[in-house]
Amino acid sequence: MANEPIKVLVVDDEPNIRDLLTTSLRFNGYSVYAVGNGNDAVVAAEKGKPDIILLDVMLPDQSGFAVTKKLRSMGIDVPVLFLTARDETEDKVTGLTVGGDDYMTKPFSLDEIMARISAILRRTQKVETSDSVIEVGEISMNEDAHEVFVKGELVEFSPTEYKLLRFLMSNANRVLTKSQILDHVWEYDFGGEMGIVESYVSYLRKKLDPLTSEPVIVTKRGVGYMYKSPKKDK
Amino acid sequence: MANEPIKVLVVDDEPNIRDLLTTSLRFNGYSVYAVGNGNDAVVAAEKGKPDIILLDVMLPDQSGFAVTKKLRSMGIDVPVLFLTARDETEDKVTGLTVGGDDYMTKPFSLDEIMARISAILRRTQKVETSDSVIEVGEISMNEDAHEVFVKGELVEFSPTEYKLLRFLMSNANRVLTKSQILDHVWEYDFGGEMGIVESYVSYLRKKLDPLTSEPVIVTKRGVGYMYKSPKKDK
DNA sequence: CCCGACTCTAAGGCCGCTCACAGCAATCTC
DNA sequence: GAGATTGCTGTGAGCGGCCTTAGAGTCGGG
Repeated sequence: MANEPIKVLVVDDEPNIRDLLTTSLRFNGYSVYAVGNGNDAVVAAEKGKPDIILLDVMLPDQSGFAVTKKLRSMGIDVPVLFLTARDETEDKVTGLTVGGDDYMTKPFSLDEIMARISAILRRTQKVETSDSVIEVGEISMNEDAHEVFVKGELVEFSPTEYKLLRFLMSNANRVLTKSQILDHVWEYDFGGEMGIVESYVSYLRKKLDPLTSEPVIVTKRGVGYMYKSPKKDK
Repeated sequence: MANEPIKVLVVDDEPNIRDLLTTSLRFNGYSVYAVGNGNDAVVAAEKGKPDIILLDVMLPDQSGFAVTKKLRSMGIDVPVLFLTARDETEDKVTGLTVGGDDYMTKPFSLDEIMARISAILRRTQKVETSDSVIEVGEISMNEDAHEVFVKGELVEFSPTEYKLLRFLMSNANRVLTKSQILDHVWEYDFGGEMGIVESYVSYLRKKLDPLTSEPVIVTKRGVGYMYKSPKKDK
């Protein structure tokens, strides 16, 4: 697949977030290195030549914006995905989505952040083909338009439903536990119970099953859920 | 697409503006280099042979006009898009647009400046065909005449409405967040809230929906807005 | 100097979304 | 087969995103 692993630089002063991101990114096949402040970020970006930077806006020594500015003035124009607290006024965010850059508010969901990273890399053509369309079995999902087609028919989903379906589809034919789903689809500080996953699986099935020739989401009792496609494995 | 990328020279002494333009232009596929004063501009224009120059009128060492004059006397007649502060009397600028040149007042909106650049390149035939008419679905937009036709019928729009519609149309079938819209359609120093996007979408819909067979601007709740054309995907 | 066009804000109201809960269904254990 | 466990789904409350509209403020033209 990737003969040269894609390099990600994570910049956040909260160790928890840093670990969360680092672990998750590594698991997704990225080469990751993380630092905790702006100065280290500049040095690391210069030496490491990352393909993308996840950059917290609030850093102990300087703002993420300042870091970006410094990098750009050094001729390093790697795309940046900014991380901002939700309550930091949204108008501060103005101007961030100008280039290939994007931003996410904390707390985020892991699946969402992975999707954004893919989107940015796709747009900046760092990664070759990977289309913005996920297609598994009878269902296809257009990431640009946020639209889902079942056998060519458009189906509407709420944001959470959409994220859940995306996560299931991108892990097709692999059982996912409710905990995994909760960790990836919901925000990382979500306090609720796993019953919510059952509810949303139910919502999905109600919309999908009438249209597919056979149920696409199967329950592995005592284990979790799996998106099943008739596609031959191996 | 472009085997020879179009080269843009950016001349502005404010680093913020320079970064903003550089980033945005690069993202739009231009090859960009930027300098901060008039002397460097002359040198860079001579050596780099840009296809267009974005030139601030107020520079630390000399005026943008002087730079242009110098270039023209050297036989370099690359088109120039001047950038002037709004309060600098407009009559100073009069007469600038005689050639292929044009000017914009600061603060500008990114979408607007990209449109102007396209227009200039189109006129000076640096770029082959790219028509001045955007046509998506039942709506067509003539950039030269600033006219919008819905099913052949002319519809009037205010400047902001027009820019918003243009941005939506040129990103048809792709969801745009309110932040993206704000960053591209409104002036870069706009301090207001994103509610204004909602208002203007409402204005557009009020004018468009009675004329189209189905709503053209769809809301993706929790995500953003999308201009939808019935064009077949795939 | 008044009028109209335009931009932007703010407020009210609607409605979809999220989530918890509770009762029912399916499945497992013994 | 009975009880226990796990999963499914309908109901509904609360919230927050979104839409619309009225109105203040600005600018330019007649």
